[in-house]
Amino acid sequence: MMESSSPNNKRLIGELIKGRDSTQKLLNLLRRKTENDSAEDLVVNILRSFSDSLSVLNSCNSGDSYAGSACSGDRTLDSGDSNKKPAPAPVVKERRGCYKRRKTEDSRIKIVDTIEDGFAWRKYGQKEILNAKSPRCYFRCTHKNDGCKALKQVQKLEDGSEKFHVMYIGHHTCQNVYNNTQMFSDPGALSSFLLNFDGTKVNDSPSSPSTITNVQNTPLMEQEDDSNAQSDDLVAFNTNGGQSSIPIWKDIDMGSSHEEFFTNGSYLGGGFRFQEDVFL
DNA sequence: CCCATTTGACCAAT
DNA sequence: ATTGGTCAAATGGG
Repeated sequence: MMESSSPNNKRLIGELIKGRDSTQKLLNLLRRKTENDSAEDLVVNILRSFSDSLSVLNSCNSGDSYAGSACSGDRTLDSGDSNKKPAPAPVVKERRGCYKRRKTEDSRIKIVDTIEDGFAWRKYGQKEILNAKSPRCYFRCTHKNDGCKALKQVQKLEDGSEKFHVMYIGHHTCQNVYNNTQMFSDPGALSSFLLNFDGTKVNDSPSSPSTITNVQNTPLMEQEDDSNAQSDDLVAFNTNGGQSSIPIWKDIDMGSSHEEFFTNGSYLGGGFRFQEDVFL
C-alpha cells in the first residue's frame, strides 16, 4: 500500500480503463439493438473482469483505507522480525477496517438517491461498521413468511452526497405488492404506467405517481452486473428508451432528511412508512 | 392484538 | 480475536 504505482502499472491501468470503456460502449450498443442474451452476457462478463481488475489494482496502489485497502499481500505485516509478541491491540489496530466478508452470491450493488425502491422491506438489524460514519441497516422482504428470501443492506455514502449504497441479495420470489410496484414484475403494468404517466393519471390507483419513489438517476452500478436484476430493481425503467426526460420517479416527501434516518437509527420509522402509508 | 423497529446478544466468517 | 450478519426480546404505534 505504501508503494507508488510504477509506470508499467499506470500503463496497465490505462489500458484496462480503455478496454473497460470500450466494452461498456459495446454493451450499450448491444442493449439497444439486440436481444441476444449470450452476447450481452459475454460483454457483461468482460466488463466485470475489467472492473474487478481495476478495482484490485487501484486498491493496491492507493492509500485508501476504506474497503478496498485489504490488499491480501499486506495481511502479513505483523510478521515483522521482532514483532513476535502477542501485542494484540497494536497488531489488531493495523488490521482494522480490513475485514471483509466473502462476497455473497447473487448480490447487486447500487448507488441510489433514495432507499425506497418499491418493495416492502422490514428492518431486522443495524450495525456500526468499522471506519464508516454511517451504520449499515439490514432489511429483509416483508413477505419472508411467504418464502421470499430477498435481502437488502443499506448504508449511507460518505462522500457528502445524499446517496445510499444499497446491496440487494437474492431475488424476490413473492408477488409483493403494493400497487405500483407490481410494475416491476409485470411488464404490462409497467408500460401501462409509462403511457399514463404523461400527464394523465391512472385512475384505478389512488397511488400512482405520487407514490413512486424518486430515483432521478439511473442507479449506478458499482459492481456486479444487473443482468439478472431487472425483476426487482429499478433497472427495469431503463426500458424507457433512454431518451425521456420525463421524471418517472417522484420525490417522496420524507419530512426529514435522509440524514435523520441514520442518526436516529431508523429509515422506516419517524413518520415515514415504507409501505402502506406511502403506497396507499 | 398485530406488526414493525430497536438493540444487545449471539453466531459465523475471516 | 475481530467484525459483520442475524436473531429475538422488548418496546411502541395503530
